[in-house]
Amino acid sequence: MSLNRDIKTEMLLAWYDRNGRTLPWRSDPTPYHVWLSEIMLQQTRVEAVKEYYRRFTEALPDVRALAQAPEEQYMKLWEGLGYYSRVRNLHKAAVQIMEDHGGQMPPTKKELLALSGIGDYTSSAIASIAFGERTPAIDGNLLRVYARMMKEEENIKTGTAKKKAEAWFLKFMPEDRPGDFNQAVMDLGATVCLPNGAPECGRCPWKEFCRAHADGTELRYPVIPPKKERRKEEKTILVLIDETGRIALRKRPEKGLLAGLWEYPAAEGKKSSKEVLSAVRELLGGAAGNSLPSGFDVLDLEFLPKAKHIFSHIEWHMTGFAVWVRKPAAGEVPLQWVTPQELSETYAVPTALVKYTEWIRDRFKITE
DNA sequence: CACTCGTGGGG
DNA sequence: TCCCCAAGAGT
Repeated sequence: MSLNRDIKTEMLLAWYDRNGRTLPWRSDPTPYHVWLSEIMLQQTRVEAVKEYYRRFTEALPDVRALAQAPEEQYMKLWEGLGYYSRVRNLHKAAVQIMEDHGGQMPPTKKELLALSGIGDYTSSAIASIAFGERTPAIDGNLLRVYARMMKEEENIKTGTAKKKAEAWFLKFMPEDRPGDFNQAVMDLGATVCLPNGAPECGRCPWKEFCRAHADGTELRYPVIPPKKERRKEEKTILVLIDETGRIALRKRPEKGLLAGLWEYPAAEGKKSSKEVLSAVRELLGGAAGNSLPSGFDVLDLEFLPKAKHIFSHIEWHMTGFAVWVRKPAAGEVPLQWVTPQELSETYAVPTALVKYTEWIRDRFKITE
């Protein structure tokens, strides 16, 4: 027992040994497992991650399998988890590890930082948890705990505030259990030092050292800047169905919102049923006149339910139509015509469109 | 540094 | 219903 340790370190680790959470990725913390879980957990709740983690590790159990996996597979495994660039970078980094590190995760923060999708937080998390490097993993939990402990008045999202938190935690971080220390503070933040006016200070191993708790000002920290407004976008979703019962999908651009995911073709703005015909014409690259592309015909039209989806910074307000068509012509916009079964098994479609995906599933009675 | 990039759960 | 956000990274 290092008598040199700060009392806070001892009390925190003792608390963690009794109260730390049992989590799937903690039972076998290989570098790959730690890496994958840290990426999934970025801006994402533990409960949401669990099932994704189980499926992902089952399908792609190691770095090599991930590096060799086709885009279609890893995107489908990530479907619904959000922030999809995470899985693209995860795959890119797996290839980097195969090529530059002989298939082994590099063991230092410095080397980890060079991999796609691994930033300041994640490099420290992997280095400390999987390799025992003494480096604080500064996430929202550590920042909140730090801000309350020290009554940090600065905007917690600034680089200087993060540097201060890092330096502060480093003083208490033990040589022998750096990974446990990081996870202990994370658990403390996630289960005791809660955001949104609900800290349970009575259960906190650090309450007697906390400056905010000393004068009852826990709720003033951390200091968070005001957030900006979301912009609203009107869209009309078109579920095109051909005479064989296939659905039209198009791939979203490789950059930007929902990059590379599949979606139902859509038109900007709120279209009336009358306007849908020209919208379909435009989507399929028909002439600017009244007629549809040659050989192309709209057989029937049906209203679909309205839907709203809220992203962090955008709101989609959607209306929709099912459009039965005959002999779809190849248009300027490349469309992929897929069966409902293929849609559900192979193509990654964002949750934002779930109302229309469910309509298709119900209409064609797809199970699972 | 400011902005982009998803989703689901809780108050 | 609305607003809070949860183990951030890239540009």
